[in-house]
Amino acid sequence: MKNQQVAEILEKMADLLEFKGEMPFKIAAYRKASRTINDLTEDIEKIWQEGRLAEIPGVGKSLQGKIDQFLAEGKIRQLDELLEQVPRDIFELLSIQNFGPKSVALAYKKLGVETLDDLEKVLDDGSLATLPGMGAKKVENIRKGLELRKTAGSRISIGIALPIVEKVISYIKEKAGSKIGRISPAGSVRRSRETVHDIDILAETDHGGEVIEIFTHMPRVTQVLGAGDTKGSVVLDDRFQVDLRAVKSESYGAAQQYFTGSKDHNVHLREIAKKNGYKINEYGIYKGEDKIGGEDEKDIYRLLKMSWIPPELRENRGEIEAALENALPELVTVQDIKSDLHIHSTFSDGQLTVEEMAEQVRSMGYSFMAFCDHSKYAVYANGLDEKRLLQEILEIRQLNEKYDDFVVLTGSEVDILPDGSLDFSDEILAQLDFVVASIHSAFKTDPTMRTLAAMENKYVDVIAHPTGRLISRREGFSPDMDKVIEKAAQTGTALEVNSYWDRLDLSDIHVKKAVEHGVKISINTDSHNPHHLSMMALGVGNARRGWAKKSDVINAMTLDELRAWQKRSNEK
DNA sequence: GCCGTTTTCGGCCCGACTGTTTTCAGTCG
Repeated sequence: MKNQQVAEILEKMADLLEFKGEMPFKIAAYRKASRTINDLTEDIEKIWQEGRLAEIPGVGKSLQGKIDQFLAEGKIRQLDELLEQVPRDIFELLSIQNFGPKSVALAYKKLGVETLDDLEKVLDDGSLATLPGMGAKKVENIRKGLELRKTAGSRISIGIALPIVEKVISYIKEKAGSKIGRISPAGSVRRSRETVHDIDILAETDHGGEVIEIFTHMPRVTQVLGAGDTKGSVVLDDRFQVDLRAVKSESYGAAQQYFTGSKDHNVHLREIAKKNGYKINEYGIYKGEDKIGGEDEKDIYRLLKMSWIPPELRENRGEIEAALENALPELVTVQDIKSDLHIHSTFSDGQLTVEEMAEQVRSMGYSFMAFCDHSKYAVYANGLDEKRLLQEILEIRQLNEKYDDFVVLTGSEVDILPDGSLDFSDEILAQLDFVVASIHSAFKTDPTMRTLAAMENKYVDVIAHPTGRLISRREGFSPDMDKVIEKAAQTGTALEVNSYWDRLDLSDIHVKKAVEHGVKISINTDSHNPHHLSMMALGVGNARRGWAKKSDVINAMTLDELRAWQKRSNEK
């Protein structure tokens, strides 16, 4: 899949054109096409080979030509030409807050600023401040932007962001008391994106200035980027940017809609509003001069004659069209989840014994679970050989006698070996209630073939963390997901959404593609200690972003339904 | 650069904030 590469290249071209001062709408066209291609569930190379590039919304004659060039020759001539006319570190420079394309161009032209080091120099020696339009404050803001980039450059994982959101909200609630009403996350946190750039929080209040004051004086604030009556912006621990917006009750819903985004979703929504004689902004929805809604977010969608759209879907990936036809999927919810089917114990590398961990899982309110400890090939994870696996089975059977409201399934996270075979024989696997299979080694040794081979086994219920990515650390082993999904559909194997914050594997796009092909999803926490169990919400958020319905998710099944679904049940 | 049940040309979402401005450009979300 070269979708991401094509998207990145178009985004880069947009940056370069912006630097060169091209028409804003032209630049927007590149960015829009970039995002559309990044979000496609179909392989762009396949679309290209079949001559269907023109079918991609936002891709016209000119962009078709460029994409064609990239896929045929591996590069775009115009991009190479553009790169010769700009500062060496153009993309890094443009990523600095308060240092936009006009300022970068000015610094480049007048002072020869090509790199981040160059920028630091002209900040320090005062030469940047001598340029036209560069006053002391502006220069200072650029310096702040540069510093922020050093410490807070990369995106924040959702699993890191959510606890911060909770802490900030409870702090403000405590200090502001009755001065605030509703308060909630907005932005990409509310949309449950796997990583976020900054953290947006919205508060309902008539005392904006005071609430912002409380916010900017929180503990752990290391920098105040801005503070007014409606907006405050701070950096926590030199790392996390958090924005708080304070709005009045009558606009809370409109502000929630507006600040939740995504930008593309909002743009499309406002286009539709405009066509129908409405106007939407962060204060409300208007018909002519009259404000006709905005206190509740649902007002806006209702007045535009569409269903309310869950935040996780708001990426302009077809959700608005679906909402207009009242055809949005009924997304899986945390309440639908009846089991966690990938849990570790001290038999392999978990921190609690089978009994202790089972108690913790039971306290989550589920009706059943499966222990899937590592198999012997995973030596580093204290993987079980056949003998110890049989011990674990025995221990779980004894444990089950204690419960009448909870069932513990025996299972394994069996390694898919470099040759595509499994780490346990069928005779062993047949004794287990549930099997997840996964790759933990030799990432470069044909991961696609190995995954496909594993799915052919009738005892393999789920492929765990199918791409092996770690969001903050590595890309994963990039199996051909088209083939994996096809085989999963054909064999009736489920694909996992691993809920651990650094995995979230499958990604949202892959989930969407899988459910489009009728593949079942298994949302598991892969918990190694009780703290991991609450990450189920992240996995469910990711599945929702992939348009997964309750009926797509095997963890929403009852135990009887799960047993009926398993491949081994269908063999006579 | 894209797009069209008003248009093949002339539109393209909307607003806030900041700073350096004498009426507005740049940046951001």
